[in-house]
Amino acid sequence: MTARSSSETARDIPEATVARLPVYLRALTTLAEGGTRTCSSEDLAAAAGVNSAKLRKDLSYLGSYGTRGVGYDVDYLRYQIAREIGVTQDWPVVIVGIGNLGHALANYSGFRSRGFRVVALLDADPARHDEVVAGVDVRPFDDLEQIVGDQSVAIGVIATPAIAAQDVADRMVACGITSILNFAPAVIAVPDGVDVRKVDLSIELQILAYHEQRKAQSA
Amino acid sequence: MTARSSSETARDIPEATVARLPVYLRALTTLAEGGTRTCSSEDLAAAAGVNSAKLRKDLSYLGSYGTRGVGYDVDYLRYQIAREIGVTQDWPVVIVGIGNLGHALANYSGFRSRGFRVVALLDADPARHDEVVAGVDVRPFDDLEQIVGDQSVAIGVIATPAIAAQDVADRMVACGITSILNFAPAVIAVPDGVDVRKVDLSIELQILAYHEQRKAQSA
DNA sequence: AGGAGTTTGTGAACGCGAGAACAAAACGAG
DNA sequence: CTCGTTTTGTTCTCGCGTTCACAAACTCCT
Repeated sequence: MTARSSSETARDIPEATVARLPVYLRALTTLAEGGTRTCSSEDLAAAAGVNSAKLRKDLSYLGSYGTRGVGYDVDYLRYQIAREIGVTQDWPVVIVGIGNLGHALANYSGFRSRGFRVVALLDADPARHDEVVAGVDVRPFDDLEQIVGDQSVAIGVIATPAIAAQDVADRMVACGITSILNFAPAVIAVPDGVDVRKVDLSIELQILAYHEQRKAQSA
Repeated sequence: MTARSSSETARDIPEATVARLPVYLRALTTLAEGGTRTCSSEDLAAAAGVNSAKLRKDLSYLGSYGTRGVGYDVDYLRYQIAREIGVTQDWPVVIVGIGNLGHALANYSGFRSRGFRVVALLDADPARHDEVVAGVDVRPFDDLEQIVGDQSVAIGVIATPAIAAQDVADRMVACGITSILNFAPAVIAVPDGVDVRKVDLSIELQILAYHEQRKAQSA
């Protein structure tokens, strides 16, 4: 999109690698909590559930943070990956749609521990506006613009029914949100420059069902 | 794995295509509900958010279900995809771990409408055993073997804390479950022949954060 | 019946990602 | 200091997935 500056960290990390870095980060955290100070690529690969050659190649995109003949310093590598992903900084997040899933997301401890701070819970249904979920009170959806503006929110989470998803996305984009995590079972259209990631619970089950059916057929 | 019989539907559909079929299925359902009887690959591709050439190639793995110069019959194609995925049949599912996320999953309407029937909710915490969620009562985790055996359950969902995930997976595999959907933020090891799919809410956010950080740097 | 206009299905080219294999570098023993 | 051992970082090859482009096939109009 933008012309990349020549001197600075201009390496563009492959998408497939970016998707695995958080897995490595979690594996390193687990190792660190277990008291491990140093680990080989083989160890870390096992903890992350990947091939060790792939792990080393992935890490090589970030730089040379290992020591040949020794391995990787767990804490050092952990910091480097966290910095590369961006989870060393604070990311304010708004969640729209406080149904069952919205509740679960608001209460999910894995967000806060990785730098994501839920600054607002929004819902269009006035019946929910007196609720307090995970220490944050639910507010009207129309407060979106004000909250996003005041707190410089860049990331929005959609946990509404499918029918509302596109409207919510449009409003989010209009007030400056540039990354959207969409849990609604609907395809949403956004302009260039806005990233959307989609998580669909039933799609994952359907993929399993396909393979399950194949197993049954070949038996 | 198994030697494939020569005459019968021996086509093996690429993994990437399998992952998109549920998306097409949902797009077709939306079109059908809107009254559309026939659609071109261009229409369907737009509704599904993919390239039309990719859509046509994906569908070609299933067979020739379109008519040149005309397009696809929505209901017919919908049935063919549903049959190929396996969602025309009934899939009993057990959910283990009835915390916030387990509640959300148990109440998720998108499962039942696609042939997935939640036959049991299990939790190790006795304090939850008097609860009834989405019309199903929560039972002790130790009932797993009996329920899976009685109802021929092939698919299990793990929504426990990370620390419990591997144990739950082991027990599931031991009593005959061959497909696992894992929401716990942990890598689980299973023997060959068992499929695992992983959904990690915080990983998706971290991927967004990475790209968000890049946008900020290049500005 | 024939031709113009559409739209599917697929062959071919291309680019990315996975994995094997190896060279470079660090450490330790003697 | 030198050699053997260990482990990283990287090169190379292969296969999969995506996309383009076009021939085949169907409809409709005259």
